[in-house]
Amino acid sequence: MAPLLRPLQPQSQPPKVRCIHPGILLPAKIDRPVSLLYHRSMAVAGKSKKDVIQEFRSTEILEAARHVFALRGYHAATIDQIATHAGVAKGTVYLYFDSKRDLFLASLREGVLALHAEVAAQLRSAPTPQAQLQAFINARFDYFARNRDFFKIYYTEFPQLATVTGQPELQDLYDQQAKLLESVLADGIRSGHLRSCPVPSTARLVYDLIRSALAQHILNEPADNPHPEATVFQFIWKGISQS
Amino acid sequence: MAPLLRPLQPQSQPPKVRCIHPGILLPAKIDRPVSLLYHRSMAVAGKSKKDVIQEFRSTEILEAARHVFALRGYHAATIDQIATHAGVAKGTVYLYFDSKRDLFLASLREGVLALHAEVAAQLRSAPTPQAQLQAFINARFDYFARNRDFFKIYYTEFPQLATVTGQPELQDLYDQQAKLLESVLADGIRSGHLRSCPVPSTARLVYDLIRSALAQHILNEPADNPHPEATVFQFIWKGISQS
Amino acid sequence: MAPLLRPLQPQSQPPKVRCIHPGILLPAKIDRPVSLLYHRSMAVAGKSKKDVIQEFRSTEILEAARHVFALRGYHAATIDQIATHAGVAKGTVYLYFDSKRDLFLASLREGVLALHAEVAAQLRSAPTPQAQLQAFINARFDYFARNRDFFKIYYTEFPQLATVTGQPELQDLYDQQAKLLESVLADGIRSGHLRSCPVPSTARLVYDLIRSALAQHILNEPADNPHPEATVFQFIWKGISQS
Amino acid sequence: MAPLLRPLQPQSQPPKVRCIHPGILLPAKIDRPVSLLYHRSMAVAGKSKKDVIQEFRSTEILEAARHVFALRGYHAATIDQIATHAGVAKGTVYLYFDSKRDLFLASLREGVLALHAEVAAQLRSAPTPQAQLQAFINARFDYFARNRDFFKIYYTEFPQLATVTGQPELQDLYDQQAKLLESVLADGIRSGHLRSCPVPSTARLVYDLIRSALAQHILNEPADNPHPEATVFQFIWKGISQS
DNA sequence: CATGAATGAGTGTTCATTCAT
DNA sequence: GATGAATGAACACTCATTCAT
Repeated sequence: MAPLLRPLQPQSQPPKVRCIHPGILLPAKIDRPVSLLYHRSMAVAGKSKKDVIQEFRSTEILEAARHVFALRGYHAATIDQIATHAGVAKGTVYLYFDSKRDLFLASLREGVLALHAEVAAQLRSAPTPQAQLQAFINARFDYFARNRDFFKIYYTEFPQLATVTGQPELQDLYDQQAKLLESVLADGIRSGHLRSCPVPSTARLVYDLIRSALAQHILNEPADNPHPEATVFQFIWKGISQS
Repeated sequence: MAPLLRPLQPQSQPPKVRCIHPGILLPAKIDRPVSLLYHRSMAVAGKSKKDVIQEFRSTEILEAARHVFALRGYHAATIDQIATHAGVAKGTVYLYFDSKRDLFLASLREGVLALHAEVAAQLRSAPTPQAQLQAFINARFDYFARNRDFFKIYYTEFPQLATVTGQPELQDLYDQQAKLLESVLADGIRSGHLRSCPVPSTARLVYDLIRSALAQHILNEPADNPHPEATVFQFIWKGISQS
Repeated sequence: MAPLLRPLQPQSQPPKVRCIHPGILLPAKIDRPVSLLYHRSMAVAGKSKKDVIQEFRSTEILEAARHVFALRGYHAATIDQIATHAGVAKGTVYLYFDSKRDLFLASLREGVLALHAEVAAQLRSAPTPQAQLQAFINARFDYFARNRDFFKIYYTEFPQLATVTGQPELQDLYDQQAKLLESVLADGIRSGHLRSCPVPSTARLVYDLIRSALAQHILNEPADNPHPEATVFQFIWKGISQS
Repeated sequence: MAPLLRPLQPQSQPPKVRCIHPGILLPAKIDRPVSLLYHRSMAVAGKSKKDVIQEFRSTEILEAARHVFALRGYHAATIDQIATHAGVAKGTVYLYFDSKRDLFLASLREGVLALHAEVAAQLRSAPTPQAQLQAFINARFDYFARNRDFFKIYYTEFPQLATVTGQPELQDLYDQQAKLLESVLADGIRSGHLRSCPVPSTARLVYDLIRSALAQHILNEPADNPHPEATVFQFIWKGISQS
């Protein structure tokens, strides 16, 4: 189980001068799964007032970006709209992010990391593969219900950018999430709860299935299915469980 | 079963002079399932040399568009690139398509229709729900293996445009395909081969699952899984079959 | 009086190969004022069937041009619209006119020449300066009432092109018409009916005044003045007559 | 008399951020006729440095626009030429004006308003209808002698745009000016100085007559008439005065 | 001669990014 | 640091003109 709980490694970014928001990346080699927010407050403890303001601005802009990107799509969104939404001037955005692309990636990254942290925390307290799969599904449904804007860009813009532009970082972000599932699957197969299968591709399949169910649930209001979590769990469980 | 076999029908477009390619096809009361290609060859029989040239140009441009859109993404692709790739001048593109968006939609549409036709044809010769599901999966894997560019835009641009821009036509294009599966599920449940389930959302789930498996297969070269069709079929079949 | 009756001299065009419509230019040195149409039929007498067809096409296109130019303005009008309106293909227009500009000028020219001919004919039968002024005004009101499209381009496009583009030919076309009035004024002053005044500028003034009155009459439907010809005559006559 | 003296009022535009120049002015109940320029200097008193710079840029661009529009005509003029002439980049033009059309209208509008203000001021100090007519003529000759570029677009582009394009604002701009004359005529007829006549159409006639005289004077250098103001005044006065 | 498909130069407009204040 | 005016590269789209058939 342990591997699950390892937080995502921060990409070893060459320390770019103007990147002031390293807080969104989780420190490596920490055994206790800690939420992103926890980390942050820790960090804040050692920060000057200036740093606090900076982080505040950065978060504000990130949120505005998420909202506007979700609303208009990456290309149609303009820096001006985001700045206005964040209550800052256009130039200010560039004090915190190198480019529009960078801002977009940061907003994706932050969302994915927070999601990852929550999911990992839930997984940790689940004793069996069945409970883990349920936890995985429920945590994601929970998180995205609270972060619909994020889901929209995660769902609609991610594949576009990840595939078309050779952005390995983006692919990593994606893969990291499937890795959590791979652990569940591998552990379950080892323990005999799950039937043998090609782990990576099955994990990806399960992952995408959950993603699709989320899309139906989050993006289309009129759901014919009041408990999509249960349905999707059933579906997956039939597909992977022993017996 | 019958409904499955109905091919998509071309919308009865008011015959716009410059629009050579038929729009999205809607089901209609035609018993003999005919492929789009069949239809076309029929039509060609009555065409003058001029018409042939026009269709040729149009196809040329459509193919170039598909390629460039797949390569750069919708927004990054320029009409100039497409024109150059098609071996025509920029203005020529506008003789055949009203706008960049129109060109994009046309390339999606044509691809989806051809896919739909092939899938429907395969479904028709499958006697049982199991065989139908296999046919559905195999036909799609076959088609996209032969049309990788198309898969790329289908996979990466579709959600973006369908969700962000309120393009009902696009959503229709998407839905039409899930309808084929709904028929399979509904028939299977009725005949007792499949267990009862909420048909539309399950169909969508299965559809998306296949789509995701395709993405793994088509977009990522190094597959750990030599027979993704089989894996995905197994997975789904466990999820929906009786017992 | 005699000078009045001299028709406009054709501009000594270098005989451009593709200019098939020289008929719209009046021959010089003809004492009897002849209408443009009369001239044409004369000319036609010596023409082959081909020539007749050509002239017919040319006239058709010219009329279509006048209509479309009047409707959309010079710049917004397209050759395609004109061709369609004339019932020919776009390329055909270029068989008869060198360029869009050429077509525009030709349509202006033809209209002005016909107008000139009619006005000159009326002037000829007017015995006194007063009658001549009345004839001048009435002939113009008559002509433009029958040729509203022409008036529109004459009024709205002429100044633009005549002033902005250094098109001497256009200026000539304009000046020729004021010359008719100059003759009336000069004769009237010589005979003592009119008070002395700077002839060219007064002629131009009177000319423009009539043009303005026409604009009110032709372009604005709701006229508060049922007899603009009378009003404008009175106005001018007070301005130029003796005592 | 009073109505004459009312200056045009700025339309109470919803304060669009980027619109610095007031729109067409409509008459209102202000007794002291104040010139637009006077108004401006007042305003400047309360302006920050930034505002001054903005107004400067705006004026600069407006002047460049006037010049280029006068030189090439509306359609042939390009934003690039105007920007270059104003010493700014193309994009900058769009910071101050929404579109080419907007820029053109603004330059027309500003010129017309300044003209209107000057004319109204002159009219105010003229005691009799005769003096008013003289003031009207002289003020216009003065103004346009100082603003030749403006006259060119006023004269050559106005009719084209006002007639062809259904731009009511443009027609208003035109009409506002004739209204000044209508007041003069109406007052004169009431006081018995002028003979009875249909006021609106006569005003328009007189207005157009002056406009034509100006065109001769401003656009054609070689004038045979050293004092066109006097000539045109005489001409009009004979046409409208009693006896 | 007539056609109309093909061309490609030309332009209004947008918007990410910079930088002087 | 924060601002927002200025920039100019980029791009969709138009349309007069040509020319092969």
